[in-house]
Amino acid sequence: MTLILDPDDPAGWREAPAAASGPHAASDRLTDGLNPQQREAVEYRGPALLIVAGAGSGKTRVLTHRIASLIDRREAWPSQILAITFTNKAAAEMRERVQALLGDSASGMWISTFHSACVRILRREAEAIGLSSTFTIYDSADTRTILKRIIKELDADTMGFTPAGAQSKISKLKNELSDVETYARNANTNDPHEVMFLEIFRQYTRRLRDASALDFDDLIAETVYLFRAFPKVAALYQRRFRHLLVDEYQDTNHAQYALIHELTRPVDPMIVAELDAHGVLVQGMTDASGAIPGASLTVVGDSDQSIYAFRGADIRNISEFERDFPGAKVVLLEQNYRSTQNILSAANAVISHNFDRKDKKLWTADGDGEKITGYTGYTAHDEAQFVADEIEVLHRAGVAYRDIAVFYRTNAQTRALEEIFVRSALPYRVVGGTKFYERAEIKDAMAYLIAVANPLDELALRRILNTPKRGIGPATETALASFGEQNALTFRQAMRAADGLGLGPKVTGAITKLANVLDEAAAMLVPNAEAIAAGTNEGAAKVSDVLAFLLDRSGLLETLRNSRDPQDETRAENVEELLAQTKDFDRENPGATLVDFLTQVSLVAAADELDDASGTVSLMTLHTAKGLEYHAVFLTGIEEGLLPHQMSATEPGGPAEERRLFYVGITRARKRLYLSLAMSRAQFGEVAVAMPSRYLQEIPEDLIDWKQSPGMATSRGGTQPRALNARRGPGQGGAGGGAWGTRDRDLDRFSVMKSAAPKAEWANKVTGTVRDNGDLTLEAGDRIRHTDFGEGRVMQVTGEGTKRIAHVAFDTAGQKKLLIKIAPIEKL
DNA sequence: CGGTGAAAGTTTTTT
DNA sequence: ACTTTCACCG
Repeated sequence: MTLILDPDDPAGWREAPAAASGPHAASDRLTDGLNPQQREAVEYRGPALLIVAGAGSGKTRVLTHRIASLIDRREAWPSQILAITFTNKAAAEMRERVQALLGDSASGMWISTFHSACVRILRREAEAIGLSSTFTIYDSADTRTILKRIIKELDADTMGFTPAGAQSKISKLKNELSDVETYARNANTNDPHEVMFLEIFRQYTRRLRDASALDFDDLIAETVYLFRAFPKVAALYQRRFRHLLVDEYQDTNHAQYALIHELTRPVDPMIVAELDAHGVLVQGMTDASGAIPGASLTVVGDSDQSIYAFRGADIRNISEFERDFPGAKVVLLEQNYRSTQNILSAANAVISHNFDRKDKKLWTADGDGEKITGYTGYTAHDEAQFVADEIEVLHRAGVAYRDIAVFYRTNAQTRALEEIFVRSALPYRVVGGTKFYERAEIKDAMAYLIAVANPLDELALRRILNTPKRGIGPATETALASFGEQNALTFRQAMRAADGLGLGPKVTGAITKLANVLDEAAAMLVPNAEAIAAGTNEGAAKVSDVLAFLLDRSGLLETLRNSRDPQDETRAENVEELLAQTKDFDRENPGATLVDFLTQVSLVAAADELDDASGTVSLMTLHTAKGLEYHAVFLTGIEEGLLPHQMSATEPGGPAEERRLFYVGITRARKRLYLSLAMSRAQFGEVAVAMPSRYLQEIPEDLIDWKQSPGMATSRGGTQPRALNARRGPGQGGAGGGAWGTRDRDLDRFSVMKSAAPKAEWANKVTGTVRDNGDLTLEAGDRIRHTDFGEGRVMQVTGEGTKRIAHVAFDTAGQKKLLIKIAPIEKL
């Protein structure tokens, strides 16, 4: 019998399993079915490993098998593993897969995003850096609100400062690990603009500190500062995590890179001795010199999928990995197990136009598959109708809605898609976009919870001060703030002392009442004495009980329910939904605290809300789509100005990054890929002419089957199919001067067409029209007329009440499903 | 202090 | 086109 010590297992000692299921049998099980490169990536052992994993090359499989093999062969305890993923959902999935491979709970592993891991470390070590362990995490909107106030107070807007501008500059600096003081040292004090920015940055930093709050960028940067300033604290984590694995390494920024370096640093013999003296187990972990060697580092990434430069991601982190970590092993995964060869060929062709990259070609052994389908609509609605129709065709052919996704470059593009999807009775879900937690009423309810959890958070307090309306206006708010300042009180303390402010009795009463409600809620959260001693949360009220109490006593829910604004009904429902979510949280996380709940909410990513079980089509941005895959993928709005986006044109490396975005989108598809665009697109209410994206020309002509090519769509009557990549004549074939010639020329062509074509020529375009049909009843056999599709016969009616759906065979437009309640139809 | 109407800005991607 | 913010009056 072998006993192996897990230094961080609370039980201390564990019995190692008998040899029968020991290392050898396990290693076979964990590498069976892997290709030689994948196997090498699982089995290599050394200080640094870079896995260059093309899209769909099985990198998640390699990562999970690598972790499982480390644990299974007794090379590491679960608690010695730190794996960083891009989303919480990916983390949960990875944990599940590792546990399935091990057939055992692998608790103690840290598998999380950079942000979650840092929050966990920071809450634990908060005191060291003078932060409350209940610190609030500010999102972009919170950050903007604060900057807006600062800019207004400093009159900085007259110098051209905007909250958004300052926000992005501060974020960039923090991602480069430059704090206010570092910035101040290098600032040019002769430049009034720079002096003003410094002042904004200073005040911003001070306000967050006063509120015991951190923004997203601080989470990473503060952890790095913590480790640098307190080597002994760092040593605890350096000693604990023996294996660090980082996914999506191409999208790490400088701060994250620095964090990885801190975590993989060896522990100096002197500090090892100190740890030993403090009873931290170091025995058997040191090398000959008495140091604990640095943790092994595995990074996985694909520079062709780097799409977060705007967030500070530095592609050099991956391209220069071998220089950063001399002696690093590099494994290349090029065989694709996801897509058909046609899809891969298109992806390869597009990405090969990015220069300055290592050549890498995805290939599959699974055959060409079907051609890519292309479509050019007249308008965004026309394009959306194409997408809806094709989804129905797929669905009738047996493809589940959940296996279909629609991608787009900007969130604004969802509008036309949603309008058509609703009308077509197509079940869909928008992933990300205006998130649930960003709704005003949810932020209000959350602010109550935050104010209870972190009494220092002035932003949350000010938010709820007059929500719901209780007669506390801006004047009173300012009075409270200055009263607090004069008497060295926090805003919350000032509220408690409102009696001495000499305000009107009504206002004073309202403030005192709110302060009491918050105090009472805070009291509910205190665990009982024994629990405090034991460090548990026993006796504290559940999150849902606290929220229910706050909603009731503040009157927030009641006000929404009694309002005569019809939208408030939905808002009340949303708040009730939040309450239901806290109940779920309490059930799923017994013993978890309010702060745990707030942390989880702060760090949910768009991709985290994906519900695999839902039978709906998923709509999302190309950024959100990273790391996902679907049977069928629709890439919409493949137009100049949208993809590549207008805003990227001036940024260095912009067009190349946009191309990678396109590449990411293409490679999400397993079997079917659809590319679509519109000839005109509404922006700011104005309709503008749109042009096919330059990236479309980069796909070999024979891979795309155009249902309606850009050439066909240019003239209404001219159905002359013109091949997309056809050369138009001599002198047009040069690099960059492809099928559409120069941009100006095309603009001319379109504008001529537009003025020459009267409105009637666009008659067949699909609009987003809806109408309220009341309780119009239809039955099979009825003939109807549709604004966009003309006349047709009802074949079948399904569904109930407002969700009744007519299945109609149109005389010319084909078969469609329509939501009877709102479709623009009339019975003939 | 709160409600109404005008005015302005909005749309690049996100933890 | 649509939402959010500002200015003024009751």
